[in-house]
Amino acid sequence: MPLENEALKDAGLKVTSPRVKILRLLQLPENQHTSAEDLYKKLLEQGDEVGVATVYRVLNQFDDAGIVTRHHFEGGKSVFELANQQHHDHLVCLKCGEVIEFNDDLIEKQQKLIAEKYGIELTNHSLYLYGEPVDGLCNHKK
Amino acid sequence: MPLENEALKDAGLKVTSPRVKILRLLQLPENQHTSAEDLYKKLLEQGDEVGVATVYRVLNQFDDAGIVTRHHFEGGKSVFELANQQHHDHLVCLKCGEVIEFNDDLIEKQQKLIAEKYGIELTNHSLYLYGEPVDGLCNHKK
DNA sequence: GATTTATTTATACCCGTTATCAATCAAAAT
DNA sequence: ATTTTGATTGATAACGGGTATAAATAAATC
Ligand SMILES: [Zn+2]
Ligand SMILES: [Zn+2]
Ligand SMILES: [Zn+2]
Ligand SMILES: [Zn+2]
Repeated sequence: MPLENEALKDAGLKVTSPRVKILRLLQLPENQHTSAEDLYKKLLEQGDEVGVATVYRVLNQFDDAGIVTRHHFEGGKSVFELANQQHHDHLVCLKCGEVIEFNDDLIEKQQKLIAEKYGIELTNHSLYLYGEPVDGLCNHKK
Repeated sequence: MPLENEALKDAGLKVTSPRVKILRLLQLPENQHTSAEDLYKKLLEQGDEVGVATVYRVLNQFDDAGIVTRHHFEGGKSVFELANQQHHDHLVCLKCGEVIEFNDDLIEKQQKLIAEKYGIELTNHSLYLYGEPVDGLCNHKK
């Protein structure tokens, strides 16, 4: 049995065609940080007829089930990525749009300390860094 | 001449009644982190007839001029605060909605280091911490 | 196989925000 | 001070991301 089906069942979701297809798309590296609308378009491109409402609904279910993480980059629309990976935050290049993932233990620890200081137990956080390449060349891309 | 007028002129904006009124509202401590809609309601409450489109437009102009900072807390709508204050980030209590401001030099420094590492010069960043009071009581409120 | 329940889909709708454009205003020019 | 002129306003229509509805379909249970 494919691993997608396992993930869905573990989350208490029935194995349906739209869910499997969306989950498969999310697993492609090129679809890290993808919006609902983009996923919808990709489904159409590859010939899969899924209603747009279903894409939004399924992504919400995935979010509730902890299968994906929702992000709010600047620009209004939500973007999603699979949650089964090490926690990381995001550095966005304003010139080319590339999203660089990073993880900094010091920052993470410091966040907990700050919350503690105010008697708050952290449930989640979002940290987005925005900037432009120092040489204007986006040479941070490989 | 009132200080609001100076701030507007310095920003290259004509001194008009809606702009002055919105700027005055933003200066009240109770209106830190307020949405366009909330500001619109407060204007109506105090008897000032300003169109809702004007509120959104003026806030965008203030943002462009660096008079206010725009934030995207969870919930979809933008919230604004005056920009003429020390940089800080935000800790939001998910129980009562209170917004606590904090500033952590270590985190700020670490962010610059991370960006540098990837050849990016930081233009801005957003850090939001979300959590619930450890004792369930929101006793972090005074 | 019949019944029940969950899921999908098209579509209408919602909400925050923006675009339009005629009317009005602020301030520069006279 | 009056005129001029470009900026600003505000009612309203429109927009985009996202959700609610409800009829149709599919999956699970009996
Ligand atoms: Zn983090
Ligand atoms: Zn990521
Ligand atoms: Zn900061
Ligand atoms: Zn603040």
